[in-house]
Amino acid sequence: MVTLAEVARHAGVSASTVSYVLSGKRSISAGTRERVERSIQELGYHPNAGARALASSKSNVIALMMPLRTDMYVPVMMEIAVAVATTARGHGYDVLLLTREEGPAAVRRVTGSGLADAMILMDVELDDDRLPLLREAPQPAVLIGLPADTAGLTCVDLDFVATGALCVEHLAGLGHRDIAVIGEAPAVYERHTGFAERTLEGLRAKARELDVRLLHRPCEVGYGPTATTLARIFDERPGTTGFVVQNESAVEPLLGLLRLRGRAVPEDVSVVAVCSDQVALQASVRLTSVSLPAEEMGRRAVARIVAKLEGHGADAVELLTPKLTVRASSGPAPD
Amino acid sequence: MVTLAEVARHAGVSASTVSYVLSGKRSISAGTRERVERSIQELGYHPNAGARALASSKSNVIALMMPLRTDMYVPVMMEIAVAVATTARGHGYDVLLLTREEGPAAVRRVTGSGLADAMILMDVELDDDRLPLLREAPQPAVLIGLPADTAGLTCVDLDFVATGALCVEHLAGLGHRDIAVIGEAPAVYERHTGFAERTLEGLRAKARELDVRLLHRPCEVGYGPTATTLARIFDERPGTTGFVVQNESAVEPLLGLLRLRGRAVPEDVSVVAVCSDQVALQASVRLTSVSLPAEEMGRRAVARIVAKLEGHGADAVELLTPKLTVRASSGPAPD
DNA sequence: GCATCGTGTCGAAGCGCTTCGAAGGCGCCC
DNA sequence: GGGCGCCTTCGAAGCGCTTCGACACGATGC
Repeated sequence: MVTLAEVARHAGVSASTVSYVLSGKRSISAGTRERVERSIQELGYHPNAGARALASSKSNVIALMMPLRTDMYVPVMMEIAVAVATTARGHGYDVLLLTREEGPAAVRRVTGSGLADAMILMDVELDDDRLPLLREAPQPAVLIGLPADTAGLTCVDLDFVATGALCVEHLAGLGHRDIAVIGEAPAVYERHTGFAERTLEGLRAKARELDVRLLHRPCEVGYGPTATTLARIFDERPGTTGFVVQNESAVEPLLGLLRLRGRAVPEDVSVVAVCSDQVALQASVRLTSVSLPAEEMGRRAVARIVAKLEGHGADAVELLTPKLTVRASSGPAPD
Repeated sequence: MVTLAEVARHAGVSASTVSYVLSGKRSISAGTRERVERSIQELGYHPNAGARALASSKSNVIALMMPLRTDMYVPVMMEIAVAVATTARGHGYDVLLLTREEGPAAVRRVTGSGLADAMILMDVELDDDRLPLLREAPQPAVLIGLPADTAGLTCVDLDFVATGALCVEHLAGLGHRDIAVIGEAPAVYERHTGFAERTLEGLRAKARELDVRLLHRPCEVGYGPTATTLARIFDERPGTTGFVVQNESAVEPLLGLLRLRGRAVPEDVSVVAVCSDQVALQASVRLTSVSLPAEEMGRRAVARIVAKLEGHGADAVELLTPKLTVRASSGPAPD
């Protein structure tokens, strides 16, 4: 391995000069700079990450804590991760992958060891067990999601309350009076995942306001469970004409099942999904949907982290405004 | 931040003693060990990662280079990542997430800077541009996937040639003479992704051997493209009774489309998929499938890397034997 | 009783980099 | 022409840890 010292010797300057060329923290004459840069090229020098971290107490790494569950739609998580990794790289940071399952221990490890300069946490629960540690950690953190108590935290999330309201508003506006919600898996509610509960809250509040009947049913991932859930819904409320699908993986099964029951979309039944645009466009019916801006959330989270690391940027809760796009799966309620 | 020196002072021993308690590399009397451990607890000490890396030239980090594409089924990638992260943690390693898109530059960065002790690469192309760097890197690497030339490399992958053969064999054994393959997106073939081409090779070889007609059609992700592909297939080969689905995301659309055309599965048409067991079980028909052992591949890759890092374990290509599970989507060909 | 050995502990020397204070050389002003 | 200040560069002191050689001490062998 080539070291700074070797580059310095090769270029005929001192080690500190090479360091300053690299960091740009002091002015270096054009001539010297060029000489040093040429030496770096010729020797194929790469600064040693460990040494750098030790000397500067900065690792240039951002930790990303990600859920590795399969009861929530994976591609969205993936898309966020992609955006985080790509954006972080653009700012000169690498990304350390932590599993949500490791819980607070991982937070302690990272904050204690200086492995990373900052953390981004996903899959936030309302009363998340990682929050206490986070609040007193020396490193900044950003949550993608919204816990119950956001004091002293920075969060980025879609406004899921507004999202729920938007869905009901759209369907009610089309004349639907009986709306069913195909929700997330029961386990998602049991652990009080913020986005699931908030969406429900928004749905219910708006339904009450517009005097629409709302039936919410959790739904496991898979065709079979979707079929069961749908059967129960039509059993309890045969007059249901509007569906809100919160669980992306239920979208295609639902459409297939409706076809099987002879219910045309959108003539007999309207469907609104909360999902990524990709899913909405690739489904068998082009879906009216509120899009899940996964990529944007990842980007914003990194932007906030970087701002904090650079000294500007205070704690804040940033809720993205949901946008509903009307496509081919929703229309006026039948008489 | 608490340092080693402070722990040493607190416990009334020298710094090196604390270090040896931590690493276990020299014997320490029970009494001293306990005293030191208590001090560590009380002070809440965590070794500094950078300092450790610098002194030992080991970072205890494994880099994982992952594709962030959306033209391949994402959950599988995710499942591999999960397995890698979890297994690595079990061995005391953290995982650094690199994007496939960064290409050779990322490899150079990691190997040059000592950011990671080893690398695991996914989404391997037959003539992958990262390989030359890898072969001369000081750090060990493991590929999940199989390039054309494996000299000097360690690879873990499903035996996709055998996988393809197995699918054809199963269908041919049931009497199907006209088999269609719903393949990956065209881009996947264009960049010569190993697994796609090898599967095809296996399919074709076995079809030739068993004198079965095989039609292969690439297929973009989504319901629409699947419909188009299916239409083309029935157009060109109306007598098709067997389907091999290589592209997991085409599974549910295909089943729906067949239903729509009035082709019963498995009475009129048999379907064999290459996919994770989860997908096979959650589909609207329980699928006969060759399972994609994502989790096992991740685990094995880490096992090999750790073995290499510990000194044992030579270069090798490890191909997992595919297993076909018969479920409800395949049956005897109609007369 | 002396040499021998092993066990447990310490001190010191780095690992490769950043960063601070200082110094050399130059032009410029009064 | 001496002093001042600026620009550029250097040297040295760490950052917190690992690791090697050395040392002290008690146990063992003859």
